[in-house]
Amino acid sequence: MAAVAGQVTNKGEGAVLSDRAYNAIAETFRALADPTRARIVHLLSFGESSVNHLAENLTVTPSAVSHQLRMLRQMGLVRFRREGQLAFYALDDPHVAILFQEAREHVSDYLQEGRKSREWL
Amino acid sequence: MAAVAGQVTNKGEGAVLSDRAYNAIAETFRALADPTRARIVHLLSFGESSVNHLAENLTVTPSAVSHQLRMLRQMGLVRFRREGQLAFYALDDPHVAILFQEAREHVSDYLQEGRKSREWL
DNA sequence: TCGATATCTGAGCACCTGCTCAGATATCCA
DNA sequence: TGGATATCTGAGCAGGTGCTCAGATATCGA
Repeated sequence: MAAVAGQVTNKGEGAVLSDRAYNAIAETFRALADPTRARIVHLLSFGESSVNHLAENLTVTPSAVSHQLRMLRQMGLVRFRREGQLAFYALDDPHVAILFQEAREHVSDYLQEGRKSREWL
Repeated sequence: MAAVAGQVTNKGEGAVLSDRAYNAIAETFRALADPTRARIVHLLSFGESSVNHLAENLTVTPSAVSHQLRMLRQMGLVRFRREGQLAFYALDDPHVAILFQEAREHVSDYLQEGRKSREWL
């Protein structure tokens, strides 16, 4: 405890955001913080896709994909439309694809500094 | 199971990445997927800061901050230098600040669509 | 209507995460 | 050296996450 009890918090040192802002931002990152969801988002960046099509390409059960898609939907990253028996999902926000690409470049740069190999990019 | 057993995986449908690539990308997002770490990264985007200074501004114990900083360090998002008793941390990659800003804009756009208020931005 | 296919959903479980707590380590200064 | 301050670290715990499993729901075609 103790934790330097004085000095409550942010004064005028910049544009400190509210707790709700940081929570929402963290939640956005959390949506992409899982390999399966990252794969889903990357596939959807090429265009909309059905649940089974995603499951096939990801070698994951349709159930698991459906669970993850629900999460992405609740977080506002994807939208879906129904066409007969099929449910087509697509990215709902251009920022999502940008985020993915930016993270991909960060990883590329990071690995390029010689800490690991990068033959997979 | 079953999972549409046929059709192994990615054919030529685009630039599908390797498992290691998706894991690394997801790990990058995971680094920012926590409100405390998001706050830390945002504060560091204004310049380097000591552990206690971060702890004061975040109203979190120095111990918790130190744990999170170690994680961010291991993930290659921050670097640090020691000056006497103090350890100053700073962002180690321009992509990190860009990622944060992009997520902030996504959240802003998302909330602007009327699903929630956004008086905190 | 019936069977086949596609998707969704809740329960349960193994694993992971972030925090606190207690103590270790490191640096400065008297 | 000894005390004060700053930071680090491992153990442990409460809560969260992603998957599987079983079953429900929905749509199409015969």
